[in-house]
Amino acid sequence: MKIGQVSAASGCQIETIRYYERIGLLRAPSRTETGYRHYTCEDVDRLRFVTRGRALGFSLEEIASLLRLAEEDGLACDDVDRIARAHLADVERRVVDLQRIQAELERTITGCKGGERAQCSILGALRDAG
Amino acid sequence: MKIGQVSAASGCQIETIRYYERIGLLRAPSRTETGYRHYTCEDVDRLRFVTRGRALGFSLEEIASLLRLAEEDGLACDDVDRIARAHLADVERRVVDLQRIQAELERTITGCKGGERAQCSILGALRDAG
DNA sequence: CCTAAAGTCTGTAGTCGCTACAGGGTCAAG
DNA sequence: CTTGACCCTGTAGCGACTACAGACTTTAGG
Repeated sequence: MKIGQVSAASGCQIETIRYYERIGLLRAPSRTETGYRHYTCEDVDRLRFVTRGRALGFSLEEIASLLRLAEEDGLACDDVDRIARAHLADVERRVVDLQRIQAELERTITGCKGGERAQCSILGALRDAG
Repeated sequence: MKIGQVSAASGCQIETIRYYERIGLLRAPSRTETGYRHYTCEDVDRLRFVTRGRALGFSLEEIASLLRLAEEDGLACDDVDRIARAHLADVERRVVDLQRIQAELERTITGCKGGERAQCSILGALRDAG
């Protein structure tokens, strides 16, 4: 499989695949005589593992850990669990933060009745510490 | 006021203040004879406007627009409202995305009973497209 | 008055996760 | 045999900082 086909099969852009290889997240595939990358099904699986992890918001570093754990034999999944829980806690924090921002924006926008700048509550909210 | 005091007063790091100046978000302050930056209260207000905007998740570009609008005279605040609403829509999208991720992580973690890797539902969820 | 520490300066490079080139080589179809 | 699609490497850019190095200035204490 050439990189373009892998890209189509995974939904991951060609440059991104090469980037993952460059940073050592994906191992370098074999090459054709003329230097084209040649991928196996396992390579594609690994890439899909990565893209799926990204969709769940894991960092590439976390994914690298998970990949290593996934490819070791017969080890306890406590480490996997720990990574996932830490990540979940992080996601929860971000949700709360964003919701706070959301509420504050809604409140501020509602206060804005249009018209002159002097009455604009959005600019007011930004000017006054809150 | 020197930059360190501005930093303390605003909670914004010194390097960040200089960065904002470098990218043209904050105008360059006057200098002492020996080249130290010298800030006025208005400069500090502007910086607080920026940090407050950042806390609400506005991009620096959005904040630059808001700053311009805030400092023009007697203009309608429709533009301000438009920027804030667009930003709110963006925040809402991100909340939904993160909540989806959160739910999926919770589901996946709950499925993990510890023990051997072969039964680990987290790795399974990452391996299988979902 | 001298010294040491703390503060400030510029400029550059690093972070993360890509993305977008430039400038070349290779392959498949007509 | 040419055209166009594909692939290669290497580098630079994004946003929003952060972290130095290496030099200078100010301030406080002895």
